[in-house]
Amino acid sequence: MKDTRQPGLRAQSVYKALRRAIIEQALKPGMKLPEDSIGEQLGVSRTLVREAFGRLAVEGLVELKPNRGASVAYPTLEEARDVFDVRRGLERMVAETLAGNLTGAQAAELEAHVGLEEKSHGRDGPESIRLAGEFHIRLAEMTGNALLLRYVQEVSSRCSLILAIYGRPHSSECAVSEHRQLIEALRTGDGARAAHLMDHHLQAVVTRALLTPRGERDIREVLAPYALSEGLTQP
Amino acid sequence: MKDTRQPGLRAQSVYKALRRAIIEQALKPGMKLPEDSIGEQLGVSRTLVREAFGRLAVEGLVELKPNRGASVAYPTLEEARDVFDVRRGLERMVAETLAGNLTGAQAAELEAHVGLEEKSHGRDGPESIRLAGEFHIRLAEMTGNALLLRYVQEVSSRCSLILAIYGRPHSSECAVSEHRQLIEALRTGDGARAAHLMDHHLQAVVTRALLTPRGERDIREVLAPYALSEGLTQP
DNA sequence: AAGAAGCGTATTGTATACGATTATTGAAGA
DNA sequence: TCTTCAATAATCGTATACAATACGCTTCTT
Repeated sequence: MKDTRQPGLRAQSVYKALRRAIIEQALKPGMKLPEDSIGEQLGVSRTLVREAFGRLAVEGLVELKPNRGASVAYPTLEEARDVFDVRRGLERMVAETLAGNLTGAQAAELEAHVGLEEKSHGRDGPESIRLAGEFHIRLAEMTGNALLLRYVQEVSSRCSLILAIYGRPHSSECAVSEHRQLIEALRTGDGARAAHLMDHHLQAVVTRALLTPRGERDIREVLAPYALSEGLTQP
Repeated sequence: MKDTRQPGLRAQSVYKALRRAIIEQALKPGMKLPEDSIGEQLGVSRTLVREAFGRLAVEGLVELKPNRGASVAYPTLEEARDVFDVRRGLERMVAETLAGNLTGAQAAELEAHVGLEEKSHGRDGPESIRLAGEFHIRLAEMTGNALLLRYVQEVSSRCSLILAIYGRPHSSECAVSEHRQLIEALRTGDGARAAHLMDHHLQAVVTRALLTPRGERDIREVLAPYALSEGLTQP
């Protein structure tokens, strides 16, 4: 599985740094990203920052507006729906590909992973969320299909962004039991069941985490209560 | 459907030009792409060419090797298989999404398109191939899912590359009758049948066009007959 | 003659420079 | 006090410059 793109090692580093920062929400959705300050912070010139922005924009993590620079993407609810729909389809492919083709070692590794998830359940630090996401990435890796892996990684990142905006604060995202069932179906080779489980698992994630759209992009929504409490009228 | 990425209009143009050139095989797989000469040819500086390369690399149309520049991607057979597998999965999603949701106008447009394909059948100029590809793109557009559209476009481009390398010279790619059947299934709302048809349709494309892997990347394969005809033995 | 070493050229990686566009601030006028 | 507009500051888009690396050719060695 060759990594075909390596536009210069430094540029790659900048890309990775920004990507992580966005996914971990150090850079919050909508936040402005000036080329100068970021380059200065990372010790590189605007050129490399720009290159990284290009890639991140393709992947939907940053938005590039002409002459107005870059900002962390702020997906609309419609885009969010699109992303989740595609994700379900992609991961169904993963499940179908893997069903009946898991080696013993792979099954064991997945079991172990779910064990970790279980252990970190409750304390909802970034740890728990990261583990739940990694489970899906590991599955995609096991298909041996590099392109499928890339797409799954991409939609996963975007899902992180989306949950940062619209997700409930303490949603546990992935139910451990659902992961366990899935592994079992993959092991027994029941492709249809595995696909079905995956589909419903992801559907459930959306329902659990996304059902409350606390999207407060509109300034008016945010300020309305303040206006009222101050006795100000609104047009 | 907002086009979220517009890294400068000129850069966009360079990207599009290169992309088209690659897909239409004016730039052949494996061909070296020096930043200088390309920039000169298109009347821009290396900066913009580089930006375009970045995007094309993400999409798998060019390969970027550190310190050795860019070249038109030359997918391996393994990568080709990956791309086709993912494409089948993606387009199955398209079929399932569209089944039973086609408006009359949309169905009519698809019919019209197939009419064009039929008309251009036989004379296998780039016209015929382009039309067959466009049919799938139009379908993806009709889902209204921007991300799904992007992915379908991406795998479609890469399929063009792959067929340029491994495809038969005059394969008619997409059978018109299969497109017709698919439209019918979409119209009647039979999602399972539509998905099935799409799957087999794409499988058939691979079989028809790709079955003869005339991939002569391996020097030994190329030279074997020469060795024999000259009475030379091979280890 | 085949291979290794060295040198010159071409090409890439990254930074910087400069004009163009957009945001911001402050002052003048209604 | 609120709006309008102009000047300034900040930021972007693109080209260019310079250092670093890789490629090809000559030359030397065995």
